[in-house]
Amino acid sequence: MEAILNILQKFSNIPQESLERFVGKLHEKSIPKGETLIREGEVCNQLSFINKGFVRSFYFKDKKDITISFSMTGEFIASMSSFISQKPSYETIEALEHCYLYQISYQDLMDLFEKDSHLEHLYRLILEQYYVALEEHLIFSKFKTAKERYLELIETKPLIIQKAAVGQVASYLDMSLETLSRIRSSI
Amino acid sequence: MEAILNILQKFSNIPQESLERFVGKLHEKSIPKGETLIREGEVCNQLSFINKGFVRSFYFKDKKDITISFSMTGEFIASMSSFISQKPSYETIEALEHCYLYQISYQDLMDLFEKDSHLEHLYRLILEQYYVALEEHLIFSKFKTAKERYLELIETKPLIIQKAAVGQVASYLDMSLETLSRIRSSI
DNA sequence: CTGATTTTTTGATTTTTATCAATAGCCTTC
DNA sequence: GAAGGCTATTGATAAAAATCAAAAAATCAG
Repeated sequence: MEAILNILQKFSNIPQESLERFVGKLHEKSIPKGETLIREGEVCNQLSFINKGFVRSFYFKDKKDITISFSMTGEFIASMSSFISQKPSYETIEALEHCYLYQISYQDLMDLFEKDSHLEHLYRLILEQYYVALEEHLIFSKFKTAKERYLELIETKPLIIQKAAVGQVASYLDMSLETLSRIRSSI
Repeated sequence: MEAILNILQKFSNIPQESLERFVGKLHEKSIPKGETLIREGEVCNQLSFINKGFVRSFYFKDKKDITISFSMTGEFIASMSSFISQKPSYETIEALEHCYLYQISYQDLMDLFEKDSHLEHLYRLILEQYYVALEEHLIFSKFKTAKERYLELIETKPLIIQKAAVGQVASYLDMSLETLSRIRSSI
């Protein structure tokens, strides 16, 4: 529990009491490598904190899977559009290594927000950070060549390259796996 | 003021009193066509509601400008990463037609959130919608050909095509203006 | 350890799209 | 309504990356 408390406290100086209220609703979950946190078509009703592990979010297009994002230790993960709307997810999230999670259900989270506005405040701050990160990812990928995108990923998120398969990284970077393989051998 | 009230009420059944508190902090602003709401390097300290108008957000890369997004009547607009972090913006936002805005300053908004958690709740809901829209935009552009991206834009946001210049749309869709011009003449 | 399966690399070719260049259209503004 | 400045189109060529195909390397199961 310490890791998540440290991270939450970095976002705002929230009262200890509120944090305890939040932690009281968390439950631990362990996902073996290769299994899924959420599958396409299901409603995502858990927000997960990755206490340890590495996951990949992807969707299917013409039988191929296309990586949307990777998330790692210390980050929150959910199929956000499904979690927010409580409608079926179009993305699947799989554990690329064994994951130890803390989860809170959508309903519990909404109940907490009603009772304790400090928690909604904290969530707002976290959401803002995720929004900014997403916007940066979008811009980062615009008008860069395949090689530039790969080099930038090495700089910003080297863990992804270490832990994910070439094909998974390639679709994340919007290129074919052959192209990524050639870029790798050229540098 | 009616338009903004209608839109806010759609997000949550917020007390009338809270809405009035919010509206009390809004000020009107009019931006002539061609002028900017926020310029690269400035800190974005206003959140704007577009009561009527059409704006484009872009950044510069190698002297060319690259469109990040278009926003239209009924939407909120800010250089979000700058507004959230209160650090200099890397994007510029310009009025593509004369704009009538309602604005609230960052400080006023934060003060309201402290006093009235209903407003932070409302903001959270809006932010979630914007997050989902951004995620969809990101996914929408993955692994589609230039033509598919253009056709999808026609389906989802035809106003953009009507109101923006070819070069502005082209960089939004991640292609050269010549390519977009050829696609247009081919359909 | 070994055979089988999956993943990655490498090669040849084609497709897509960018770039460079020139022309045509079209608003302004005088 | 003509001159000048943008904007858009069209054409030729080059570059980037996808696709198709096969070989090599790595991983896994028994």
